[in-house]
Amino acid sequence: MPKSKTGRPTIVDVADRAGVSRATASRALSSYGRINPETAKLVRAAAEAIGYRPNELARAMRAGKSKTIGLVIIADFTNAFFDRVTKSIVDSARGLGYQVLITNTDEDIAAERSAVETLIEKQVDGLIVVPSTSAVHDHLSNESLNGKPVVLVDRRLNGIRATTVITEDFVGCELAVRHAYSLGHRRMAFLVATASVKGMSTERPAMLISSVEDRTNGFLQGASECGIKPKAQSWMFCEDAPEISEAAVAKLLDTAKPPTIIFTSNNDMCLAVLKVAGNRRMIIGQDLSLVTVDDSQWAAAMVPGITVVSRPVELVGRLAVEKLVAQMQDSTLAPEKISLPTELIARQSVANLILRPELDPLFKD
Amino acid sequence: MPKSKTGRPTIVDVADRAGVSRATASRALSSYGRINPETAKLVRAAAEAIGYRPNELARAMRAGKSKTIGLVIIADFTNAFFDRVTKSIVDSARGLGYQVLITNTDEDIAAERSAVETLIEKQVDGLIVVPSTSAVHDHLSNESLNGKPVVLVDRRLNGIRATTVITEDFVGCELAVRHAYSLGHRRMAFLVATASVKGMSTERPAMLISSVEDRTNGFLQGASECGIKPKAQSWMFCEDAPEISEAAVAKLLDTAKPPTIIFTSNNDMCLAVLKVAGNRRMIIGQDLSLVTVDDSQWAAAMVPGITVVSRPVELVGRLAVEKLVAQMQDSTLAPEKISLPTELIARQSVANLILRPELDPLFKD
DNA sequence: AGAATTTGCGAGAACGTTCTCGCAAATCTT
DNA sequence: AAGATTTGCGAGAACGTTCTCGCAAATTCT
Repeated sequence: MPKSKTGRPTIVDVADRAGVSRATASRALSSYGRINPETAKLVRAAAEAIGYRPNELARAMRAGKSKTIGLVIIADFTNAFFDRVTKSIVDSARGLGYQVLITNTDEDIAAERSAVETLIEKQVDGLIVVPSTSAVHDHLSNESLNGKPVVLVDRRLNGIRATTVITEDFVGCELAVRHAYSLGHRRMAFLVATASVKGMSTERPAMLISSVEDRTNGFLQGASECGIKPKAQSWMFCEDAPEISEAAVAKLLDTAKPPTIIFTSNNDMCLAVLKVAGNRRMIIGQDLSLVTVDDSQWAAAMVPGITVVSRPVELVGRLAVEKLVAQMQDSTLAPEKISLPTELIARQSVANLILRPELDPLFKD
Repeated sequence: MPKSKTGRPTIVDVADRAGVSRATASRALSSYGRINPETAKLVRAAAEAIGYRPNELARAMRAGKSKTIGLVIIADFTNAFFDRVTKSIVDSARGLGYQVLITNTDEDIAAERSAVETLIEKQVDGLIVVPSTSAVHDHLSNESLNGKPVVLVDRRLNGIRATTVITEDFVGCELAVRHAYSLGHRRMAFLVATASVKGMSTERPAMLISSVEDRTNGFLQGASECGIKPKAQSWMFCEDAPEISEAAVAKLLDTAKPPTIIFTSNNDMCLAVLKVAGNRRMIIGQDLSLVTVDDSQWAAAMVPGITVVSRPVELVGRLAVEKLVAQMQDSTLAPEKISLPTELIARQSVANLILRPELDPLFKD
């Protein structure tokens, strides 16, 4: 039995066994064109008999479509985003008949460049990208991608015509602050992770990833609406690294008028607060309150449960795939900017200072 | 300027522009065979000028190798395994010049079958599989894979000649029990997640995934070594679903002689314990002790920190890729069974009943 | 200087598909 | 019954590479 180079039987083997030509075999198996139902049956039997499986690479070559989506993502596994959105993307893609080629950038723009390059060389039909910086995006231009559609996820990029799926982090964070205010919190600290800062800084950097920017602005807006004066707000922007973020938390706590609550921009920062508070025997939800962005199993299961701004991560992934596939099928489709609602999930990590004002370390009666 | 079907310039375009033949252009760009250095320079310039990028699909076709690895995994994102091992695999593969096609099975054997099928059709050069069940594996036989190597990860499969990378869960769990014993724990409960059981059962099911089996046996061995009598052990095997596992925890706690400690087989079960304990206002590390398998950021940052059996997940991923690539390059290589050491990380979730015997609910003085 | 070797390059095949085209046989017209 | 149409199928090209082979020109040998 003649086999192909790769060891697998090819359509020629099927054709030979069925006593027909390559063309007829192909017609029978892919059911197109004119073919005698009898012959078709014969061919299918032959294919079955020798265990024929089509070579999708050859198909892709011929068709000019690989039925593959490239995913360029930040495999930052503490972030509770990567894993959920990846799963969602992989599953949704599969449902639409696409496979996913995944690459990781670790927030590095050079890695992102080369990842996009590689995926294009592998002839993916489209890309889903979580861009690592908003500063640079020439590698996502129409030509670099030679017309292949791209969907941006989690982060906006200015000056690029691409469908974007993000979440209403601004609203969520604004709401979070108002929630805390309604429970009596007046001195608030904000801990924001960003790659634009080396170490830590109390100054807001000029450039922030759009999602981080939205969160920052949301916090600010909420604070301003509640009439929290700037001097009652303490801000810290820092690198996303354990030692640094823990030091930043310490800085926030070690002041004459320490905050009653810390809002963190992501789960890494939240864990830093948890750790430092734990070391100092401070009880979350009592001695110190805490709100973060992104829900997770552990945030819900912990005691106290962490109050979070929850984002519809699975939906983000699904929509990204659906929009991408739609554009692959119709390249005239206009790009969309989609922003999905967030939700504040109140748990027990925010103390009620109205009912228990004595929890404020500055409380005197 | 003539462009290919896909819109990108092809090597023919490069050749035309450099005024040479396809063959020469190819030689110049891939640097093989005999070629005049001057011509090579010329060709490279031409390629640069028109922005030529090779079509890896065509290359793969020709070479019979796609430089792609297929990953079949359970995207169970609460398990702290999927995300870390995936990242490790993607990064390691990239380092060796391979891309990763990822598919998710959700522990479903039919999905696994079809995933393997699809990946083979996409002509991956090899597979990394986290098998969803140990009962079936004909889809991983040499013929189904038509000679493509496969590396099994996290779970053994009997009767299959494939390199396997697992961890010493047995030893880790045995150690965990001894650790608890040394801190005075005598009544122990074990909560094991398994798909072999509908709902929950105190009986050990006949068939367990190998890693779960190892953990179960490790717990048993530890208990037996410490002389913990069967009646002082309570066991619960249950489905990996929140409602069920939480009910299972409740069952374990609601007895005349409740355990002082619960050992859980994975993070989902751990979270269930956390949740139920929290609802009952039981404090982990005091009213109830807890040990689980698999470390995570949150287990470390929580108060109290959760004592865990830590597995070298990144190493698992890296070795899986390295072994797979080695076999792809030399198909005569014998399969290896690799078992990597685990480590017990003691934190504060296990109470010291020797120092504080009064923490045992059955303590009387 | 003539023979032997080396060098550089192009023609063409191959990888495994799909699809266009044409042709013969079968079927349908009137 | 003779033309018109339909049906079923095979030959061959194409997708974009790489690689074998042969051939002419350039170089080295004696």
